[in-house]
Amino acid sequence: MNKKQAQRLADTYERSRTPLYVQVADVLRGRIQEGRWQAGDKISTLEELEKEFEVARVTVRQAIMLLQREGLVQRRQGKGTFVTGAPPDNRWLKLATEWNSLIESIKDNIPHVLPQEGAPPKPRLVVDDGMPATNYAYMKSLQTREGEPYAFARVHVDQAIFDRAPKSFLNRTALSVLATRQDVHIARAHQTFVIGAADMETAQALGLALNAPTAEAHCVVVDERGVVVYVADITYRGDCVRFDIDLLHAGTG
Amino acid sequence: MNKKQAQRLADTYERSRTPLYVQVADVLRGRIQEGRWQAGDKISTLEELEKEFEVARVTVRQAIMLLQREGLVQRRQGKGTFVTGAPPDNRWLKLATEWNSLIESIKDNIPHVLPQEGAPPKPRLVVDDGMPATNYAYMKSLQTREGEPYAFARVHVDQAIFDRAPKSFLNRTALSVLATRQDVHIARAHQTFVIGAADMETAQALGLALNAPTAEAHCVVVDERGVVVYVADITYRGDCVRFDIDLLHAGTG
DNA sequence: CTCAATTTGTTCGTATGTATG
DNA sequence: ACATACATACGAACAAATTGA
Repeated sequence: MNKKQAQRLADTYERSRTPLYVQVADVLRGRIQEGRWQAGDKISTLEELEKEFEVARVTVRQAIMLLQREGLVQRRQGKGTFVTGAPPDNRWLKLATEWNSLIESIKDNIPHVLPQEGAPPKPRLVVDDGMPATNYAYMKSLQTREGEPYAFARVHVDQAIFDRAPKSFLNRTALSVLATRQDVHIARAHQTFVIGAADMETAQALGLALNAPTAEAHCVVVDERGVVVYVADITYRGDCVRFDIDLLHAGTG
Repeated sequence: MNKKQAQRLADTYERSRTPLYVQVADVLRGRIQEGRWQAGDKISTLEELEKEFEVARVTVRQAIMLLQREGLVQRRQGKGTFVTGAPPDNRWLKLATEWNSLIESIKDNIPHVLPQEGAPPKPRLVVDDGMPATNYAYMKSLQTREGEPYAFARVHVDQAIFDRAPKSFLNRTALSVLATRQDVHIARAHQTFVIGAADMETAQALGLALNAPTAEAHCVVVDERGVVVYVADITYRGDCVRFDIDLLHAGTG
């Protein structure tokens, strides 16, 4: 049984190249997070952990020191290592799966517009999406909460529409501006999400590690003429988002 | 500008502890994946990459060697490094956001049941979910595609219901069995998704690196008595899933 | 109070991996 | 290819604090 587990850790090490002590810390942190070890509990001894993960004592200690610096555990010589608290669950951002709730959730958001250097990229479109507009206005912006950025948006808006209210589009989220304008009639709106990894620009913008997990939204809005009036790529921190889906009454959440 | 970027990479290095050459390789792989460098293209020279990432030449070479071993690039002395192919996009699994499409998508799936050692865990429930059943049958299983596992399910089914057709529940996905049984009347079904990281058991089951990004589904089904008859925690490989959401006609996709 | 068992803390030497110039 | 520095990981031994017999 232990042999198996040893091989596991070696395998996963080969697959990730993450230092062993970081991996061990991640596993232990997970056990605290899921409540298997509660505040006040004594966690396994160094010796047990050594055997479980088949790593050296020093490696286990490095892992536990990481957790200690995070304030999750406290170590006491001769007694053991004790859980002092659980990492907070930060999945506060419920991603919307329906138009009205989406607009509702972003209507008061204030985007922090970032400067765009160089030529703006073309919007990522597939033929299915609709007819591209002749020109697009391009904006990069951050969404923040309590000063902390959590989403990085790259938005294309039909230039003709943008020019009618440029200030609105810079002060509010572009989508909520579109939704409230009488001169735009939205016929289709489609969104996809995938799990991605932070590239350099995103990592810098959101204060994440390069390659940290993200949720990548790709949103396309088409008006009644069949013209794509809005294309957005929005990258969310992976550790703050969640989907809540009512399977039987979808569209109300 | 370069100074900024240098600091960026140092920052992200501090945040992740992933070796620099792996991070550089990740960025370059990303550029190939998103099509910025297409098959046949010559990528930046070592010198350009050195300057861009502010790392030593050897570090860049280590990164490119990784990509070469993956079959993404080919190096030719005196000429440069050329893209030979893009990593395939594997987001083939469209996660359902509505009951009928969910059942449709899993009705022909065959779960590979895994042995359960030790006492089965209690289902993770919050008071809101409903009244727990007196007993639950517990099953762990893998979903595979072309022999490769992509999802790891831990399922609780009301023991009373399970006992009426134990074989069905082991040969087919529990949810589709529930959906087709006349003696079960489903009143509510709720699902949440978060982005998680593979723990040891999951990494082993899905052949992932420890801590690799995953999509974690938590699904709760309640019958007309208000009893929770089904609770599932399903962990998907993060690199194969996607959500497709029609915002204006939610519930049809 | 002493002794032994348990548990974390510390140190050494060695080997390998990572990164620089 | 080389010299250098630092991080990671191992195994083993020993030290120090705690507990209970």
